[in-house]
Amino acid sequence: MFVSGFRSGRATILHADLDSFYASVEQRDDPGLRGRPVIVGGGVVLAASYEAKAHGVRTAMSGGQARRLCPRAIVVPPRMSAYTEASRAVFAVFRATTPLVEGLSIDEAFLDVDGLGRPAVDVAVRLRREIAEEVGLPITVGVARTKFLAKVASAVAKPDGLLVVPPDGEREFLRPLPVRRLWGVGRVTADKLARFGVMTVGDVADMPEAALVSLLGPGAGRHLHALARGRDPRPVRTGARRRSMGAQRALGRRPRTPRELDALLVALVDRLGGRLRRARRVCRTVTLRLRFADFARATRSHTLPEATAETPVILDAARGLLAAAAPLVESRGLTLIGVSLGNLRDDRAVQLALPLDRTSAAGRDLDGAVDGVRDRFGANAITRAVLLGRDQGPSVPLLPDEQDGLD
DNA sequence: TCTGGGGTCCTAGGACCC
DNA sequence: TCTGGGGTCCTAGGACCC
Repeated sequence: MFVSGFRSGRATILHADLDSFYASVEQRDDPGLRGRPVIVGGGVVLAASYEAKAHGVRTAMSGGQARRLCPRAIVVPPRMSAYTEASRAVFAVFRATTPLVEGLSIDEAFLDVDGLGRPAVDVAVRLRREIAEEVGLPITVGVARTKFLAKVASAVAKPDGLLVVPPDGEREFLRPLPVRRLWGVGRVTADKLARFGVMTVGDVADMPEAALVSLLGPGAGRHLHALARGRDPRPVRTGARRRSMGAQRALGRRPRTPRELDALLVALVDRLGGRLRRARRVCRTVTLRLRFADFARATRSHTLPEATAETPVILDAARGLLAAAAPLVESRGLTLIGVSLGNLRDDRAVQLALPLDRTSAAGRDLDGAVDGVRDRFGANAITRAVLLGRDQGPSVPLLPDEQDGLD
């Protein structure tokens, strides 16, 4: 984990955010879609081009509603591999700009450009031009002193824009914004605040911290109080690792037999096991996610004694959780089933070869070695012990660090 | 508004340990 | 003996984000 150490007090953080990412990739790859309303996705809208957004189409909207709002829209199925590839190309441009890149999702990142010896605005202008020329996609960049301000700036500047918030203009920029712009304020929190007449970021900034804490809890209260006053000390950090990995399937209203559910579970776990192994990671916690006809959700989780990436072990755990939740499933009408793997760690196979003296108490030597490994790598470090005979040379493979910061 | 798929972080209670 | 304080881990739920 590397973080930018020096906070200059100048506007040197960039938030770069690709515009309507999936839809832009489709328009880039099919000239016939350019200038026309494009919707990516079928059942729900995964992305909408700005031509479609002009008609009120929004991400996560149901497909039917989107078509009513914009009957002329061209609906295309998602091509995830094309988006992944475009994302890689964009992140390559980010990393060529500065080593301090923190990816937030497939289509946005923070860049700390302090210490590059050039004004941040110049860096941002060039970054937008390079991504347009080299990848062929529009991107919006916000530039500010903190991550939060940079992110808000890019949101305000969309689409295909660039906005700098100078340190002495932060207050003026921030105060009139609706509370929903604050990072961490969604519908629930916004409603709660609205009941107290708190509508804008300025309103939040004027509240005593204690009042926010009593309303929202210590975590959210202190966080929002700081953001509303322009305080956000979080540095841009690279090398962050994924902490969980999941897969899910919406089921619709039709009831499913236990056999069908088991087959779905097998498919989900199989997919996840493959992803886990490709990322060279192991998991310890298996979580079953359920959603019911009334849209209520439930989770059931189980933590394994040892981390694993083996599909059968994960499947066993998932099946056990589903069996335990059977009464819930039968009575409430299941509409979604998902599996999420947590407690992820690197699958670094470290083999220690311990020469045993035939005349010594081999058992005691082994115990000592085992304790040594546990001390160094943690109580659950040992997942396999292999006894080798004479003349079988030891190998010490150490898996290299992954390149992809998001996986 | 009748709703997909992928994530993150926080809270809170209970078990368990020193 | 009925009793303090602190820490970690596990489970479940919830809010939020793209």
